[in-house]
Amino acid sequence: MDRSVDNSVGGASDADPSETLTTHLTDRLVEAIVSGDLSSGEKLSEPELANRFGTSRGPLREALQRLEGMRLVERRPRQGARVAVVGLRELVDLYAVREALEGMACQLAAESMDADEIHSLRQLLVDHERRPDVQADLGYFQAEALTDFHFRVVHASGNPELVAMLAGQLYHRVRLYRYRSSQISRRPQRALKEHHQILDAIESRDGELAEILMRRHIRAARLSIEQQLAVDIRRHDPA
Amino acid sequence: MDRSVDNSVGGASDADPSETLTTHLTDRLVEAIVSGDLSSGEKLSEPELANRFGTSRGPLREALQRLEGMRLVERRPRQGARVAVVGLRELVDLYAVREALEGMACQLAAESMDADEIHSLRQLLVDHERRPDVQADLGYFQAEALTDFHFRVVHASGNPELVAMLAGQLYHRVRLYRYRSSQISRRPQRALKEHHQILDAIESRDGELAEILMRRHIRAARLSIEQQLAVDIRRHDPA
DNA sequence: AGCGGGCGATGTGTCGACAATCAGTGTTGA
DNA sequence: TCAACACTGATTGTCGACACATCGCCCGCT
Repeated sequence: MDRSVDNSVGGASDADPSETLTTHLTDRLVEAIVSGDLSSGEKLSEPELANRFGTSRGPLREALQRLEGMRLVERRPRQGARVAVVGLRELVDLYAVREALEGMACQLAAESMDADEIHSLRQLLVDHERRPDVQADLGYFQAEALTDFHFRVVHASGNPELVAMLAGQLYHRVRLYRYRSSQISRRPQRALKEHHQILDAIESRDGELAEILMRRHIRAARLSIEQQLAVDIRRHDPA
Repeated sequence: MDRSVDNSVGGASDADPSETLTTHLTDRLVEAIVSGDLSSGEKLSEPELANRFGTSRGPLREALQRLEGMRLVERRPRQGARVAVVGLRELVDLYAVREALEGMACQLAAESMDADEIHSLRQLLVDHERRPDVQADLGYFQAEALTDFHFRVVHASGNPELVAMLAGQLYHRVRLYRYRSSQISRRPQRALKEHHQILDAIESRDGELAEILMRRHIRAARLSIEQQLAVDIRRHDPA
């Protein structure tokens, strides 16, 4: 359990001028958290983590502050830091915000996305179609692939503030959800088809339609989550 | 210039268990930044600030990390931290996001705001009407009063993720805008009237109308900003 | 046997110090 | 006179150490 792997951050070539220990630690911790290596609600011991990553507590605490800003960890004054818990309830709220924000992003993208980027995105979707898990309609390949599409649309909105909100906060928090019991938003073929439709709308510069389609796309996922939430409540909260 | 006022954070009674130096420093810095005491783009020297607030650099650096998370300061690896610059261009983007988010908040608030809160909010608006600057239709009393209304509506949405996004990030950044030249969104009487209309819609549980009114309210401000931006560009960028 | 109080150990909050880097300045050469 | 260079001073990034609070455990009391 005490596998203090020597991760002296250096790796290959030391002294990367564009990176500091704090940023490195932040990335590492984010990965460890969303990958489940540090499970939800787990207490984070500063000495242990510092040892694990081969640094002192200084940079680690700074990274923790940043993680708290991303709302991936919660800190209580003299009680330490814990990995944030994102359950179905939080996920519903998150998706509601996503719907509003990505709907807007989609409209903007329809106005300002250039042809090359549209083509590139289309290619991305075609690649996704070929993936075996999609072919089998198996569900959750989302984390990487689905987010990719959304991320690039958001980027194409040309609104840096919007990008910062989504990519700097919301997406991280969404990824924190540990899919327990039955999975959310399965049927990737359906989702992929919707992605194509959204891109079609963007390609024909129909911002209004693009927004409507994106909102419907996300709302479908949210409703699926809400349904799952209702089931869970009925199970754990037998009135 | 080197007025190192002794601000040993304590003030009156020391040792507040719910607060740590870092949180205290964060609040102080936020206030100093939005009040213009630390002007936009200014370089922030860690030793100087630490001295000014009577702490060491440790907590200060943690506070800076948090400020960076709020996007109130920008840090470059070995170059130090600077107060972020929010100009008209950024403000336009910010208001676009605001429109989407607060529109959504308004719709939710119409569904879930309880009668007491509605009454309390109405009273707030009545109080605002009596203020001398509003009576004279002078403009910018926004920072405190206008934000108050919006903040409470957002809170009433009952979506903590949404509240965190707006109150934890966007509002701070909006407040960072230093109103230069002519002011934005003047005519507080007009704004106040719109606030009343929005609250009316919420009171009659008409979420759809409430959202439309809120969006229009914010969009009006954004268009005013865009107009100002066009003027500025024409002035500084004589094609 | 159950519960409250005291005690030890771990952990958090904070500080001062050191090395590496960067900005600014003065100097030297063409 | 201008440009490139080296030097110096200050600043940033990082580390180890100390005081105090908190958590867990053991003991005594009811």
